[in-house]
Amino acid sequence: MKLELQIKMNPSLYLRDPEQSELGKNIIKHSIQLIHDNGFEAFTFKKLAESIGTTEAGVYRYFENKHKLLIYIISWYWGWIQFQLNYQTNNIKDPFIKLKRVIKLLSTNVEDDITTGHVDEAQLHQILISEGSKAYLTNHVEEDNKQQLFKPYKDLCNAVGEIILECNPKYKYPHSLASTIIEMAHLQNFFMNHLPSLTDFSKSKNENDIIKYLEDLVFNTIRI
Amino acid sequence: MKLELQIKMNPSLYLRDPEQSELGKNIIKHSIQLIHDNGFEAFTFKKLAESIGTTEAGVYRYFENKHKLLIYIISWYWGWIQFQLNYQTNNIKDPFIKLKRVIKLLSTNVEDDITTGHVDEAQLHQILISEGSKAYLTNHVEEDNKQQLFKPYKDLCNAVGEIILECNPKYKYPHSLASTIIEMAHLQNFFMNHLPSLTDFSKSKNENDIIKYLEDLVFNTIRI
DNA sequence: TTTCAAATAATAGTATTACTATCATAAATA
DNA sequence: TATTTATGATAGTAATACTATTATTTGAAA
Repeated sequence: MKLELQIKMNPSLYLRDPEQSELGKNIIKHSIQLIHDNGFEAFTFKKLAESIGTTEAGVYRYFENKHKLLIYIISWYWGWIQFQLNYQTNNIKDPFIKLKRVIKLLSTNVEDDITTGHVDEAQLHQILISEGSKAYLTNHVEEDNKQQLFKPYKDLCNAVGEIILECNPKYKYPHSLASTIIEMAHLQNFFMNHLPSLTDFSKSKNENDIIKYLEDLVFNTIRI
Repeated sequence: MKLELQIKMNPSLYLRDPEQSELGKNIIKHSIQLIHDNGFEAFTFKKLAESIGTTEAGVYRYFENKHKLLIYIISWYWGWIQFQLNYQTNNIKDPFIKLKRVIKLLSTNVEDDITTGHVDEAQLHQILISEGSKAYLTNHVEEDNKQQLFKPYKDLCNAVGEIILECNPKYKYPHSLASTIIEMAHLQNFFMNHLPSLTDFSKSKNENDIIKYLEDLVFNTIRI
């Protein structure tokens, strides 16, 4: 029996569920490829349609606009990370070890997960690093938020916050520290590769150094 | 005698120096206003020209495109912050107090500085919060970086890194911690106001809580 | 005071983007 | 077999991100 991981998405993100058709899956697959290769600004529905072999109108039947599609794939990524987090920290009792796992999970460039046919997680991780914050840095954040479009991100942040509180129940800023870990795991990676003098990893360019930095930051902060 | 603060800008950012003419100053002034009010995505040279009372072509004589203009005003902001930093930490010997000043300076919504006629620093601070990272989150970061367009940001990061090292000469990640402070001072503010459940300041919505969070984070991390 | 260069204004035009609309056809389903 | 449903093909629009041209104004040097 073949196991397939399905991540439930907020229907407000799409007009027609892309998981339910070949065309839909192709839209997701090629979007990830194109955004990864050329960045979100250069990404258009016309180029996407050409790359799939369909028409612009065909894509518009699935997604209202490219911003919704971006939030879709980003939400998918956070849902997948949440699943990995639950899976990897299952049966671990020590919250400090759990938190280490979280930091590693967020900082490591994952390999493509074969249980998710049309999604390349490695490319998605790169997209999150370069484009992730563009999902919410808009002047319509609040409306998007009201429609719960950022729920997977907030759920993850809450879950990480819970682990932080397990480490130190008296720590006063679990959510802020969680969002700091999540954002910095990505941003320090971006800086390391593109603006290295903003980091201390310019020589190694090694993810493990980011992990060490974040562990040092987090565990010194929450130690009792 | 009237003192006017002039910040020297990288000439690669503009085609004609906006400081040298009334039209140029108006371009800066109205850009800040418009980007502040409607966000960078909605900002166009046509709207800008209309708001000034000139033509689109007039704006294009000063700036190659709106992205360069964004980097211009952001660089201006970092230059101004650097000046404030030097000014405010001048004569302070204790590096811990210096670092506190830095955190406060970065986290506080400044008031308009009257020594800079056509620039509204309060609006600029808001722009940095919502649009700051869009300056470098592009697929042409590296070319932009080669042209030194991010120098003011990197200089500031270095200066903060120096203060961190004064506090603890053995701390291993001064640049990464500096960029974390700078970015988080802005991002936690954005989250606090737009996605509050990602922070622990949703009730107060008070900048001072961000300052406390960052101080706690930083001083626990660098203490010997 | 004239003259000459530089800055600006006015206008037009192009390719691309971000959509919306319509109609025909193919595939799935009742 | 009839009929819904998804897709394909094509067209069209308003806005964006520019470039180009020419005329007019301004201000500084000769």
